[in-house]
Amino acid sequence: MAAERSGGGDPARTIALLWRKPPEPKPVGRKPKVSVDQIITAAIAVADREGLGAMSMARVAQELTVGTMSLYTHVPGKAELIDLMADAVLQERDLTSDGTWRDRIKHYADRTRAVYQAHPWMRDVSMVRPPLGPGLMDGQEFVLAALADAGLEPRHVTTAHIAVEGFVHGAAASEVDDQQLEEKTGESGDSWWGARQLFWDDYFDVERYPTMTSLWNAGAYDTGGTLSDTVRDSFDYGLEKLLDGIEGGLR
Amino acid sequence: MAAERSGGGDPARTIALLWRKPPEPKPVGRKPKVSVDQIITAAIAVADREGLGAMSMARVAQELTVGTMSLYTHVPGKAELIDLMADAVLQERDLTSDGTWRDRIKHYADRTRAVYQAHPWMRDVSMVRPPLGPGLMDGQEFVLAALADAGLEPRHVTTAHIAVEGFVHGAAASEVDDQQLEEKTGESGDSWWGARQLFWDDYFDVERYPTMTSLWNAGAYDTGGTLSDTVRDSFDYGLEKLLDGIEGGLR
DNA sequence: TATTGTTTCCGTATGGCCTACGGAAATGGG
DNA sequence: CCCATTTCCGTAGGCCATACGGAAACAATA
Repeated sequence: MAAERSGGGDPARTIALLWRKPPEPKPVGRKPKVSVDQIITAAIAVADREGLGAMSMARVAQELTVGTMSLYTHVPGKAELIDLMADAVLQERDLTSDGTWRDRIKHYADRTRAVYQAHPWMRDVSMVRPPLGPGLMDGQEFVLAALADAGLEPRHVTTAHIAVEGFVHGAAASEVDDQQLEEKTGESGDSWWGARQLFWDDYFDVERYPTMTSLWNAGAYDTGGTLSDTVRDSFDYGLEKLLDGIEGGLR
Repeated sequence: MAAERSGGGDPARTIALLWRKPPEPKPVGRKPKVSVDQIITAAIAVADREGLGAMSMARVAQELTVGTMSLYTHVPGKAELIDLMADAVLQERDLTSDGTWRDRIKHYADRTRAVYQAHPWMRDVSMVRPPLGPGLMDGQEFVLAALADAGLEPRHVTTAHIAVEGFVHGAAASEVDDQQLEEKTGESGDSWWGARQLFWDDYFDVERYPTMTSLWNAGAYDTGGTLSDTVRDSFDYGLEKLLDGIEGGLR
């Protein structure tokens, strides 16, 4: 299921961690073997390599050659750790403001897509109650600024913002799903579809699905490229059309 | 993480189950206590009430007052059961073909949204390697037919199809995330944001986020409605603009 | 009725997960 | 040296999927 995220924990503690508010100095007491940043880095490394499902507290502790329970001294729990991981990778986008508002939104989409590519486990992190850290906030500011520059009314800026964010994150997530499955199952998307050839042979009903049949006969599915290419092209097309629509609403 | 789905299992077995190919009659042997349909129904009931995370084989078996391992006689494993659940709820859409192509796409979006509302765990089911059952296939045919009627070239129909499907499923998933979290954590979205008021008080940097600040001052965030309303309006807007863009590309 | 072949039912066991609890170990100051 | 403080971490409880193999139910046959 979607990985649970900062649920019961104290919001103030989580937000302080997200913004790396330094804890008041501790002059006495045992020296820490690990830092919050080390934990986040190790957790991201594990999730990158083995998926979010494999990112257990025990596994991260092992990575740092530390006892499992030591992590809980630095991080409230697994849900909060995932928040920290997500905000950290969103910061990698490093957004630069050049060009028209459309260029900037496409830049945002590309950078966000790159984050998902590099960290496929982001697919499993819900962005509905997002980690309110710098990575997320900087991205929001960037998109809002672009939309405001486009000339939308303030009220429409916020509406369009949610639509664009939804499209971008959704597209990036879908695109990455395939790779994630590939890593987990060791089977590529193309091979997966190949193994289901028997569906088309034995179950596909030409009369029930006339449009699919005629599209097939018209060669609409002879793309030449891989599945991933097709999906990426489709999302580029979709974003373009969404921006066309937003732009058209201005006139 | 995203719930794993039909991975290693025999595709032929899964597809036969999806299309309810009746097993050859077994004249002899012990009578089954449960059927595949009963298992699917019980699993959906559990997931509806308690989330996909709580939908364990043991929990479903308990629901049916049957031993856990009995389920494995009828269903290859948990991944395949999730495929069967997903296709079953997609069949609930019951799509009717009236109106313009735009009306039909919006109808599709509404019905799909309703499925996610009724079965929030769908958020966690990846649609990249979808269950090739009647629920999914009927939906695809429906959208493809609408786009073909719009007058798109065959090659553009398939591209637009992926974009629209991505938007609709992505939007429905986002929209539902909130409710899912609400059930799981017992905290509403509005209350969640309220508990993070301290973020705006203590961490929000007006100079770093000028656009957000000015939008706030312009009253763009005084929506009046609940969070869910805002999100739904945004996705209606986004779909409308996406269709505008697709339509505009025809001229 | 007793036997046999077939099918379903399901108890057990393995190896994983998160994290509450509380004691052990380390550290700097008096 | 002692002690307050802080971090480290072993244990334990209660979840999960599913491989394995024997027990139980049933129809046909003898």
